[in-house]
Amino acid sequence: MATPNLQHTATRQRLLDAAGEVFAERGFRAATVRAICLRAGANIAAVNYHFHDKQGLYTAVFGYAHECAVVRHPINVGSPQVQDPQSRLRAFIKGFLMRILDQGRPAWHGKLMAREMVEPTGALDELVEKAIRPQFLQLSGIIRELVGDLDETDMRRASISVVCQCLFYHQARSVITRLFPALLMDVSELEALTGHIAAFTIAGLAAVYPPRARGRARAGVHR
Amino acid sequence: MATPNLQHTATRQRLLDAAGEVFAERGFRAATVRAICLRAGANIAAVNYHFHDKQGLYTAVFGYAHECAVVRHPINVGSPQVQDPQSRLRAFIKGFLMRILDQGRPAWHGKLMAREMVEPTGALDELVEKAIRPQFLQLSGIIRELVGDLDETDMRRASISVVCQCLFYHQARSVITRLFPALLMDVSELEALTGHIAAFTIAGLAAVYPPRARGRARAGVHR
Amino acid sequence: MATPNLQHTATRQRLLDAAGEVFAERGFRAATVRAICLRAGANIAAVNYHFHDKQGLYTAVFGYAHECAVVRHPINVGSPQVQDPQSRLRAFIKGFLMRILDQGRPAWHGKLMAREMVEPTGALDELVEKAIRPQFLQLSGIIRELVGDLDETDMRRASISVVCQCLFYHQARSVITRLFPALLMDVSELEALTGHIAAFTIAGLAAVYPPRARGRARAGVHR
Amino acid sequence: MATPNLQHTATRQRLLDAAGEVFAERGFRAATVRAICLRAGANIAAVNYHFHDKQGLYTAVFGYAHECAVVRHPINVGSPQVQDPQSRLRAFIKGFLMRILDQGRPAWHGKLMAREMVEPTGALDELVEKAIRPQFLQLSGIIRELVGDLDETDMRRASISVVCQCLFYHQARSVITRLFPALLMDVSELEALTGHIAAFTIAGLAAVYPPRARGRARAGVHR
DNA sequence: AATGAATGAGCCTTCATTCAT
DNA sequence: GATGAATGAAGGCTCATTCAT
Repeated sequence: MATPNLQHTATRQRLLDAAGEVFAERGFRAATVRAICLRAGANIAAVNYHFHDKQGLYTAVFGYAHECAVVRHPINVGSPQVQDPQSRLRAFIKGFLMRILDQGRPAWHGKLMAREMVEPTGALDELVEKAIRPQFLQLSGIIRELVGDLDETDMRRASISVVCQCLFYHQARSVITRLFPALLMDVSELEALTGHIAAFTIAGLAAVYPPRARGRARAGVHR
Repeated sequence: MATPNLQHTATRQRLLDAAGEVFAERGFRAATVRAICLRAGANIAAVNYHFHDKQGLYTAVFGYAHECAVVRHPINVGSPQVQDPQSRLRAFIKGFLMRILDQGRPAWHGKLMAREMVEPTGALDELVEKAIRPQFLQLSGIIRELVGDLDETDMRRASISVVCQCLFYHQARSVITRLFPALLMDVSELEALTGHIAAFTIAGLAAVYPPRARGRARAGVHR
Repeated sequence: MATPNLQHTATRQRLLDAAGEVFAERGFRAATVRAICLRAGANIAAVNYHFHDKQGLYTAVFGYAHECAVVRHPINVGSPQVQDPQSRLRAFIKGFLMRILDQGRPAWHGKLMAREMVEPTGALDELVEKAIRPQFLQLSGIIRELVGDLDETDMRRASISVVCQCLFYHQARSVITRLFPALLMDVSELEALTGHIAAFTIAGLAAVYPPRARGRARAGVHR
Repeated sequence: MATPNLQHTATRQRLLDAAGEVFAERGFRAATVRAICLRAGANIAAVNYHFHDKQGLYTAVFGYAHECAVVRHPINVGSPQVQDPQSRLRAFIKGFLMRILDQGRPAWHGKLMAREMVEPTGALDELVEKAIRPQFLQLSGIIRELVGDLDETDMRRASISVVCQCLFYHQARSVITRLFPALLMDVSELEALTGHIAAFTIAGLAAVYPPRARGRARAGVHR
């Protein structure tokens, strides 16, 4: 009883891993079911059996990727009670960058999401609600602590100005590599990058949305 | 001799325009030469006749796009002699956004470049040297005026922090649309966006690279 | 030992019922063993286990259908001793129509046979000998009582003229529905239809094979 | 200019002929595009090029078949002014049988229509309006002359009783062949069959719908 | 007795490309 | 210079069937 289940899991899992790689390398359309099955050592019909569809496999890959990312780098930026908003923003940025730049398994997570943003395939809707919106709300909370409440438009712009600095390294990796061949974009870069983005953002936010009162109205919020 | 040449040019031109639209909408792979020829009112074999290849057409489209973009929105941010760096940065950002968000002809320029960044097809190398690096150098000049000289790493980070805020609106358009359904990302948004990004950037740069401290102690980086 | 046998019978039986419905609805080819097993609540491999083959299941379904049909609507048109041939013909027609139009279990009997006639799959040979020829012989007997003995050709033509009027409602149901959208072909129609066919047939037979003329001059045939 | 057109016509025509045969032999689903192209000596993609679809080819085959049938056996049953209704009915039946039983080109016409009736694929709707309803209306006219006006239900039943006797020979050919192996269903049979059906029908109609007045006022048609 | 994972053949369709004109 | 018919490779998917348990 255990063995077939394991076997089931094994083939399914091999398909997920192989599909993640191939989808990330070539994109949804260019990736072929044949190539995925070949890499997974599975039969051509295995995708249909386990995931019904190429699209079904793709969706499953997304779920799997998000699962892994959250498990490895939990979305945890501390609590407002014990940490000042600057530290929490830094924690958010660092977590975000790690989830994106982590070369561990699944290494294709970031590429996959970048692709999906440029060319949505239907898996995006779920991704937005499950993975992106929660992070956006968390970031909104931190920004609110930093500069006070903002209307939707401002909050959107502010959040984007934070997030885009992180994501860009992945989305434009090919250009950056060509523009600065000397640059190694590895984990060692991560710490410095976090500092840069955090400092840049905190100052930018403060400049665009200057806190009215120095005590910042909800002076008691943090700490 | 003049007429056939004109005819030649006409068909060729219609193909370029049609291909630009279709490639921008669907990407290289998903775009079909059939669809392009149909939109161009040309024969199915016209692509092979005029550009030898689908890839050849794609490359030609890129050259044409760059040409058009430069003509319509010349990369002109004023001269250091007559304008302060803040104004010039604002001009750079506005020009950048316009080239990307402009719905005029060729409307597909920005989309095409965004795609190429995520999924390079070989046309990227030329694109980087011809179109991207010049803009990077120009931006570097403005930043240097704002905060003084930086080493390559810092200059790269600073530039990216500027550019990514512009590009992100295109590269993550699908996500933004889903996250904020109410948002209309049209030209009216452009002016406000320019203001936000410019202010955010100027403050961010000033904080991370305080102009007074030539030693480039990064004030904002706590750790 | 009793339980597995019962289980065996139960699954087997559910497969037969489900297969009958699906084969009748979609035909042999278009019916999938997956759909049959799903409807039967059985495993995908159950068909091969119990019937070796899709074809084996199909054959078994035919046997089962014939069995059921005979049990529900026994081919019983009374005896020559106690009923006049007109009544017996009417009984034959009504029975025939009921076997075909009956929506009860197994409702698919008639549909299945109609399909098999148009597209024989190998089960037809047995069907002809077991189910069709007996009915043909019975009908021949009734016709003989009505108009006297006929040679094979005439008997064939006469029988067909009776049977075809019944079967046509099934075989051309799709056309009839399109031609007369208002028509509801349900049980209420059955009684009236029986009357029409019987009257039409009795008069037709009498005209073509006038009982008086033993020489079988066909009165209605002008040439 | 003539040659390519001819070539076009040639391949297209070969496909139509081959498809007619294969569709008639195996039905829409079981027929494979490969088999059709093979028999037509055409490339596998030719179907897509000329007819867009397997379904498109099928529809085209139907149109072609109907065209041929009408050209070879025009629907002409004489005029009420110069011929008595009995003769016209006989002409109708003979024409109907010839269109169905004609072994000339396209020999597959009848099989195709029989199949379509049992298992409609979407081509039936057009077939009904273009080919079947006109014939039904013509037959209705003849019946009206024979027995007076009937309500829709009676007219439907009467028409069916005529038509089914013709069609049955094709729809149940497999059964008839097994039931009467000696029977050769060829053209020689056609004349005799026409006589039988006509006589049978005329008497049947007269019996079921007895004309009250000789002048054919169907005042009393038992309603 | 029965299961469910896995298989491989084959189908329809699409597509960039070529070739004769 | 330009066309449109024709090609062949390949892709996603379905399906009956098998195999280990």
